[in-house]
Amino acid sequence: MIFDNQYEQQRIEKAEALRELGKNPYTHNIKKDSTTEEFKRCYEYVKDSETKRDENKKNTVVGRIKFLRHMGKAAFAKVEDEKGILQIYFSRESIGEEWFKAVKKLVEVGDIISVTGFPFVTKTGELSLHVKTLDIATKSITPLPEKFHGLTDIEQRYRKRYLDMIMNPKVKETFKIRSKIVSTIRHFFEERSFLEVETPMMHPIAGGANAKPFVTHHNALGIDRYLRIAPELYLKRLVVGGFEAVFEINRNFRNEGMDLTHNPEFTMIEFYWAYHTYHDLMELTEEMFNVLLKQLKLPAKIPYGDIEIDFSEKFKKITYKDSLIEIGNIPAEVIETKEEILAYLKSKGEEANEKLSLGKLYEELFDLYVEEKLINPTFIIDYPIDISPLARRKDDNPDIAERFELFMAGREIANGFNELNDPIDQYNRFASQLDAKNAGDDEAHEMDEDYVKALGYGLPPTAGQGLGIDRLTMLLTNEQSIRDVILFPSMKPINDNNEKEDN
RNA sequence: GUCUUGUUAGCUCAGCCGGUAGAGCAUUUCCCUUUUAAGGAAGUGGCCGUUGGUUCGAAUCCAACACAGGACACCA
Repeated sequence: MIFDNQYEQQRIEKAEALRELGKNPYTHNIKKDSTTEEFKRCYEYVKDSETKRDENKKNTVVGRIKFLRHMGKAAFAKVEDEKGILQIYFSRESIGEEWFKAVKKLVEVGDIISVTGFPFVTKTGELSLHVKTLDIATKSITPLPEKFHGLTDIEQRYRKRYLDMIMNPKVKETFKIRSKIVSTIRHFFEERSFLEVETPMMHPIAGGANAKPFVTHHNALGIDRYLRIAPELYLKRLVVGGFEAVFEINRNFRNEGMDLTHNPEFTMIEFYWAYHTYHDLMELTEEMFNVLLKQLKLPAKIPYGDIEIDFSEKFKKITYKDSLIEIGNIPAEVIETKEEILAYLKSKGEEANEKLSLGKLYEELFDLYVEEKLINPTFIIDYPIDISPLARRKDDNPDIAERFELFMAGREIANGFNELNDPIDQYNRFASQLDAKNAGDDEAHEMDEDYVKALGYGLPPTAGQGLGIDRLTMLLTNEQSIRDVILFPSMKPINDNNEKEDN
């Protein structure tokens, strides 16, 4: 039996006793005409009235009992619904002696009840509902965690998010904000004539990013498919087809480690804008942040952990190379040659792989000395081409990609660039990735001939960008763990009986 | 994947110089008609994560495993 705990058994018996009294513990005939919030707002005036009550009013509020205090022939309870929590008062007189006795035995914390009555203010000044009728809406079989400490076990909070929501109302706020962020972004792009599209989740070739994919299997076709690691190559096919501004907000899947900022499935928005440049993307991104802060009613300086992110000024822009010097404090002469960089890294006690290209060494330096210092919104622009396989080269410098990343709170939050639309160049870059793969680099990008063929028909000059919704939500809700902004984060399954390995 | 810390009642935790398990809340019974973690009285409730080892004896010491938190690695 799944509910074999003694407390659950007691509660099942109480549900049965309610049935015997003609009260269905799982009824559906429940209607409410007021939320706890509306009730408190509408009857605020009762506090200032002579009698501290208004018996002419009548409302029905439905919610879960979070606190219950019986005092002989009367009781107080707190009933919580989606909007808040309201104190109710009922007594032997108000709901009848027989039913009061039954309620005392059979209704408890965790149950969902419907109460109808009038507003009044208690001796201690709390606006409450004076119950005239009380009905059980749903009998809760499993007891709630303790009322004072609540549920603090992080593992339980993630595994039983519903319980986390019941016990920690702030959690619901975080996910409401997340929802608001998504809808704000969606409207932001729709208003600017971007078309929202949905592209495949199951890819024959996992492309658009360097990451290990999940593999799944199509039985009818007898072939493996990859859960997508990025929608990029499909969205650009659509631009070839004639959609000049498209976006997709959806899940990506990467078969990699999990930590504070990585969940195997995560949400990104990617958008592609024909006849625009990466400078236009940066403008658009900054505008989007302004709209987000406004919609979420956030101040220009938002706290994040023990730091503060300042949105009050125009986002800073600095080239990748300059950031190494100015922010990373690396001597300008060091970054000119591989040898100097390797020597510099060694002098700092860092391990450095001598086979790395200059661009990859820049990346090492950037990750070590620059990234964590980028607290306020900063665009890093003009990336080394060899760490930007899908981005267009600068006309006046083929070693530099027309690309930017946006950083804040020491983290990368968005990545955008002018799209490579020369099909021959793209083919060759895939080919060299393929060589790298054959040489043992399992992160190298796959050859996607169909995508190259699409480019063959002509991708208009296009700029495209990706932005992680989960990490954005972390920043805007001041959460340190990605698991606190994902309703059901990935968890390992529990095997209770700890089966022996077959050896 | 590596290192590290944790796992004891429904929940939050104590016990860890090895001697056979404790508190608060919840729950059960009783008292209490304006309480705010309500109060008073008396009870019930434990495969001490799992499996093995050391020992006369293990929640406690050791090992492996499972799950979780943190750090690192991988990774945008």
